[in-house]
Amino acid sequence: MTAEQFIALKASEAVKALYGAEAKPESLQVQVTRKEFEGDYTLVVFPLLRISHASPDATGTALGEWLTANCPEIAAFNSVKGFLNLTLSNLYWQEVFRGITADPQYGALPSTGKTIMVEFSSPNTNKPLHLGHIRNNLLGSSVSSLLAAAGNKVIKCTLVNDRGVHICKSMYAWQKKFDGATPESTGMKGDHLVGDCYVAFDKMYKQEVAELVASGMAEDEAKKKAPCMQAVHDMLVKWEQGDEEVRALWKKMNGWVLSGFDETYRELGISFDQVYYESQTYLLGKSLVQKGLDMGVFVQDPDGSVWCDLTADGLDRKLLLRSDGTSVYMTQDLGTAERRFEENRLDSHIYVVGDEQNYHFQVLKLVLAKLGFPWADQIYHLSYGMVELPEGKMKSREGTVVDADDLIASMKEEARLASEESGKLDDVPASEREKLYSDIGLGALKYFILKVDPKKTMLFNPRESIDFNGNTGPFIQYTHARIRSILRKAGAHGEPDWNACTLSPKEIRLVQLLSAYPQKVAEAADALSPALVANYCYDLSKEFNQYYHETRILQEPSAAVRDMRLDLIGCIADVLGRGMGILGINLPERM
RNA sequence: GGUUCCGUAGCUCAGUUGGAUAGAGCAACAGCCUUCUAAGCUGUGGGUCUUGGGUUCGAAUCCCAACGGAAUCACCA
Repeated sequence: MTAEQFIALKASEAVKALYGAEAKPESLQVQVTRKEFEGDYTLVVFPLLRISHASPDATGTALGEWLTANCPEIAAFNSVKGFLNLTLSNLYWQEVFRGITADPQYGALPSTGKTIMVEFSSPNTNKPLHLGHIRNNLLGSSVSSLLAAAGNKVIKCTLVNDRGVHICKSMYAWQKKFDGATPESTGMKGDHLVGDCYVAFDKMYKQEVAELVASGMAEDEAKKKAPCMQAVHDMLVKWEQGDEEVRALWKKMNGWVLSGFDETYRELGISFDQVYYESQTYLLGKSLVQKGLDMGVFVQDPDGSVWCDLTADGLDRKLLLRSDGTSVYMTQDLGTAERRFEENRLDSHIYVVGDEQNYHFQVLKLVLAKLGFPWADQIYHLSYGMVELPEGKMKSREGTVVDADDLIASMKEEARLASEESGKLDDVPASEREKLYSDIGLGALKYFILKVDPKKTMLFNPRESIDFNGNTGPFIQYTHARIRSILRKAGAHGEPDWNACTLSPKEIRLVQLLSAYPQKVAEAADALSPALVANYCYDLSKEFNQYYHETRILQEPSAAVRDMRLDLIGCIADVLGRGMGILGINLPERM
């Protein structure tokens, strides 16, 4: 039982004793007392006035007097303008604290017995990952950890878009312009090489269109008739027919890209339990279209195309099968969803996809519901906002895309510069230092991205965003390193002697924050928002740093008090480790 | 035009079942290292929570409208 629940329960008893009325504990409002008032928790008494038929202050005072008289855990109260501030006894907080330290798994919630699949990343294989993908990957990965911490079995998966016009464009340009270049021959990361091919295609294409327009062709027609575009479409047809040459090139270039992605994923600390390839799943879903037709929930037009009419749901008609019988994106998504739910016995499926696809997922859910799948409403689109630059949206054409690998490298470099300037790592072996630069640089990047509410569009300023001070990942990492340093110096210590020490107000505040951690994880999992965990870790770190500056720990003369403080800060370090672990951020022992 | 989302300090962001005088960081200014890590701490200044109505003891939070911004509404993925 949390302290809030405890107080609500007791307050409910007080209402019954004083006024003879039932007030359900869960209907009572208990919140952490604002810092400018005396007390730990506050009961909002306004809703009780219709029961008490007395003024807010009189009601608060009456309840406060009853609670302090009848509950040994409640030590003091003050009633201010309808807010009853309650102070819990030192003994109560000591017991809360001991409960936390006694639990080696503190913060891991009991199993829900549910299996949840999280799909994220799902890149196209024609160019390297950029900042937008980083937000997707970090969100997907941390939401997975978050759901696991909240007691769910989580399956992380990704759907690699390895097939289609986009990759054919890179393939064509490679054939025409790259003279057999390979990652080995150029020393380039495979995804970057293929990305260059894609850019080269775009250039080639624009030039051809311009030439056709100059020779008098209409622009729309020129875009279709450009020789390189025709060649790409031929290539796609050949791919679908299984043409050996095209398939071999496709396989080779996809291989380059995927090994490049693997490297980026490794840097980011991201992994998947299941990897799907569009080339293997793009035909799924066709049988569902037939099923829908049989059920009468889809309609077939005279030209053979199949549609789902969603106008009754406030949406439009949605195409599910082209007139030539080939499938569209939606068809595939219907099929993969069905397969995943069946094969994995999922209770829920979360898609981490940008908010530009809100409509698509709205439709997906509706169509699945029309097909009669009971799990249709267990599909959740974790829709996140775009990452923008000070100049606005990232545009590959204008070269303003922030490349993932470049960004990671520059974050590490900044971490190295900051560390060298401080000189604190000078006695750390070079091999370990590299790991620290990586932890700190990535800590800054991950925290920067994850501290923001997923659904909001966020801004990334390349100069200002790489900051290691204030509300940042390195600030929390630093706090942890500071605690670990004290613990190292303290060496082994015994159990605190609670008969010989009490908790100071600041220590109580820290225990109170620590005690809120499991609830915070539950809330964050419920909201699918790692940002809540990030901000919690920041609050805890800030609180600790204030405590650190006003309290001696190692020099404390009383052994009992010193042992208690060491336990307390050790507990803070552990909870920070768990919270930041959910965000995929390592906390170093020193920095 | 329809749908969805967003609008909080100069900038970036918290503020989640409606609660007290709306909070942090950055930037600016002023302090604190012979004392457990100064990537830290303390202080000062900075607000019509886009605007206008409504609901109520109480609204940044809920409802309606307007304004501003974003995304989307393909036989693309």
